[in-house]
Amino acid sequence: MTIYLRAGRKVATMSAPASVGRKTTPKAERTRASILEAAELQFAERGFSATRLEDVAERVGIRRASIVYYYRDKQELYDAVLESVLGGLYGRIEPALLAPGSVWDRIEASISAWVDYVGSRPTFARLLLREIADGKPGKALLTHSAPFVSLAAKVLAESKGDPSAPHPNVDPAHIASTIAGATVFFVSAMPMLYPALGFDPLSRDQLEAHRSEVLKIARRLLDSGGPEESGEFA
Amino acid sequence: MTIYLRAGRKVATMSAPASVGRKTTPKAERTRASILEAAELQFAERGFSATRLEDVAERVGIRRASIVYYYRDKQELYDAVLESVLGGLYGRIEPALLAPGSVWDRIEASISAWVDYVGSRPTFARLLLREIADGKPGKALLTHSAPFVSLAAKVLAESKGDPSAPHPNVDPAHIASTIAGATVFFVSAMPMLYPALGFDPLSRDQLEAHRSEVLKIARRLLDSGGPEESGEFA
DNA sequence: GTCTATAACCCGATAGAC
DNA sequence: GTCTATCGGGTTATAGAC
Repeated sequence: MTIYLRAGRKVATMSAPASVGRKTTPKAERTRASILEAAELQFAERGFSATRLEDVAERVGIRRASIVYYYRDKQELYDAVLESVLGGLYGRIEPALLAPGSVWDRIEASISAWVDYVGSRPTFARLLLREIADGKPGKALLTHSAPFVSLAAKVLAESKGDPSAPHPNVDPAHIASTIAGATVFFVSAMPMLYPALGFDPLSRDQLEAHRSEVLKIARRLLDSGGPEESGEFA
Repeated sequence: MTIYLRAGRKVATMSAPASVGRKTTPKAERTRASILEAAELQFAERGFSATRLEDVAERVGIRRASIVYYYRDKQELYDAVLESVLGGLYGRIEPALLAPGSVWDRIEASISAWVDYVGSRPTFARLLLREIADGKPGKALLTHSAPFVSLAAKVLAESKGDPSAPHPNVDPAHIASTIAGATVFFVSAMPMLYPALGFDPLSRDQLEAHRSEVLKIARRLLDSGGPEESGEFA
């Protein structure tokens, strides 16, 4: 009777939550938020298929079955987590990149915002790592990254006629990928390289050091033929 | 579904049981290698808990139960994959870094070897991404990375008294992490950013471009206080 | 809203035939 | 060496009481 369809899921990015149409009480909203938060931790730590809804429920302090009152199934919960995390990032990048000021300054500000965000939301790095790792043609990350690329396209087009704007001879996507990989690895891989627990990339000092490194790299990549360069590497 | 009726084939085999000595037949070694290869693909693509031994077996052309003849369980198979992949990397990095020549040249050669390796073994990037993502105190990646860190320590100690050697004011591990993240993201994330399938980071041109970028970055990071710098970012 | 109970069912592991 | 068959743990999703 029940048909078990494993591949037939539709893209759930904008799909209505399980509780749609219900009157939402403050308490319900709180529970929903708790579930989302617990799921974020769990998915980041173990990945999609290794996290058990049981653990998420336990963290919240409810029973597994209660989760489906808020989220239809595991996949929808995961999608909600992804949207929350990526949406949070966009909410920081967009204003930095669209603020008044020179293109150059805005790019630096958005890179700085990126570092801050990764540093302030420890789950993010791992979630992104996993999403990249199982990136496939039809995957959700692609949808979620669309706003970022169109944002980048916008700034790129705008700086076309601006002589003072960066004019990289490298693909901007390549630059973004490099920076993203560098800070995500910094945050996630470094603690592992130091078996002694003395290293915390999320500490203020370490994060500042990384921010400055990344900004240096970005400057070079963005303007590899610019006046500050000796040109010997070009 | 598959019917087992190939009994006539085994008349000529003089196969010795696995329990007798360490002597292994060529055929067994081939099967073992096939399993390892199939597992590498599958683990890279889906991660540990999402890959089914069934799929590995199917790719090899055998039945699930036959896998355990070679690998006790799923975890042992995964460990073998990790060792193979990380061992392969070490086999390329070590000679490059220990070759005759200046420290500087050897570092560049090993970075170049790194890029080549990631480019030539498409499973590697994803496997590493996943390992970093679920890095935990007791995880295997730590063990496997030990040779790399002691190798780095060796070169580092050696260059201590060499004035012509790099003298970064950044943690070398930070540099390594940055480079690793950058190329792994380049290989894995870029194809996703380009929904049109036109982008292949593993193509010769793209890989060369990336190598040159990474080398530039490494030069800056390795010698950020050096004579070539204006010092304004220090 | 949250719970208990249970159905449905993958999947890894084992036993043993050939 | 590779197979068939089966067992059993573990997890998702559902039904329905409170």
